[in-house]
Amino acid sequence: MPDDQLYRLFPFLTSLKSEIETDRPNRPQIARLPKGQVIFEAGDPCRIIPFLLQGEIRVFTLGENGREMTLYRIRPGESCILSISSLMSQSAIPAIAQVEEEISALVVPAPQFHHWMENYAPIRKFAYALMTQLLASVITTVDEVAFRRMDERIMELIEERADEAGEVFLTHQQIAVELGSSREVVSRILKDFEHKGRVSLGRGQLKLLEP
Amino acid sequence: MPDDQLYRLFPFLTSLKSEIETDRPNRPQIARLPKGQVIFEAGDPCRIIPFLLQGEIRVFTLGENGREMTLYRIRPGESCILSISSLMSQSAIPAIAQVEEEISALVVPAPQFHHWMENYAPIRKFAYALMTQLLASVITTVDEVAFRRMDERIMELIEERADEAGEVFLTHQQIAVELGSSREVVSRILKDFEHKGRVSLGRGQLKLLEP
DNA sequence: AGCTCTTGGTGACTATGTCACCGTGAACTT
DNA sequence: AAGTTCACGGTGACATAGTCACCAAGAGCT
Repeated sequence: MPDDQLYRLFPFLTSLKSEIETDRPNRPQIARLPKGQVIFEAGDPCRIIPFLLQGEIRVFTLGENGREMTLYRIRPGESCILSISSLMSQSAIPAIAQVEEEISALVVPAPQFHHWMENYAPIRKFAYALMTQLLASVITTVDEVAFRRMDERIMELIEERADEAGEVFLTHQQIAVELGSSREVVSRILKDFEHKGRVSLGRGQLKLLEP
Repeated sequence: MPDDQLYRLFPFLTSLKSEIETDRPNRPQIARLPKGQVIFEAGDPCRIIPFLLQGEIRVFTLGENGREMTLYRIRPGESCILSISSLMSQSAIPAIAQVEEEISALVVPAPQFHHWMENYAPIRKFAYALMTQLLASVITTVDEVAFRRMDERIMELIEERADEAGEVFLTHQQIAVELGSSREVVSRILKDFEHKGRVSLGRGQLKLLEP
């Protein structure tokens, strides 16, 4: 069990070492959660707070029409701050958090976490910082959706996700869901990029070409 | 100076009464800020935290093209939580907070507020709750912008803002800015509502008709 | 009156989303 | 190997939304 990694990714937990490694029932445990596992859902009470060591959680909203849109991703060194929020106050957060790539995480029961928040300044600082970062990121998302052109947003996404060779392994559907658009629109815009010689397309993948 | 009102709107400040009413330099003051005053801007360091007694602050984003969109409003009993966030962490919040209707507020200098956050659990609770509420509201906004039809959103807005007689005193431009759209679109949709007999239009105002 | 500014109306065009339907390739079955 | 199924992508037709250019009416001012 990679305990050293835990304290490397979350230095502020060092001061909680004795609490974490105690032998009480309900103590925090390092656990694996499989792809597809829902961490948090719209009206949820939410009973656990995961601190990620490996893998990835995707946080997204679902429109009535079934379309969805990624709001945020949680990566190693971060925590599911939405869960934290939902249990610190009454407001239900209208989003879903789901494991996208199998995670290993320190799973802290909600009451335990509450106790930490009351008594340890470093963990409060961590939570605030993460929440602020999330807020900034969601506001940026509003901006993107409300004001930016789809072709720019798609190009930006594929540039971010490209490997060293310029290859991106995403289906058109996955891109659409990432940006809150629909598959047809993504297909058309990518086709246009291809005509302009900016990318080459393949099934389930595409490649950026130098301009 | 309406001190009683302060503690009525912000009960958790009662435990800070001696701090607030001390006579040190830089003590929190109740002040008026005029319409148009910017409380917080994109890259701002942000030196004050206002706790609103009267009036209204509007928080919005600005797109490159000059369009803007309201994210959130701050009303009596609330505080400019974005300011709080921006000074608790590095992430710059990409938004602007501006007084829309002259406010009177307890204006707390940032270092003072920091001190309170460190030492008083009730104020922490208040800040968390407000931040969560803001987060929920911004996520809802993403949802609206990404997935809902403009005509529905306009109708919803005017229903919210209508007085007892069903009258709404907003220009098309103001509605557009509220929803992150453009004036022409709002004009056309309102015209359509008028043709369908759902509203009657006037300069700078409109009225909901019963269906 | 004449001037200016705000507000709203409108046509033409572009961008984006929706619906329906099809073809292809990959994976699986038998 | 042949047949079946399904995910993936392409496309035309249409609906909705945003942009651009320009105009007209009213409100306030001198």
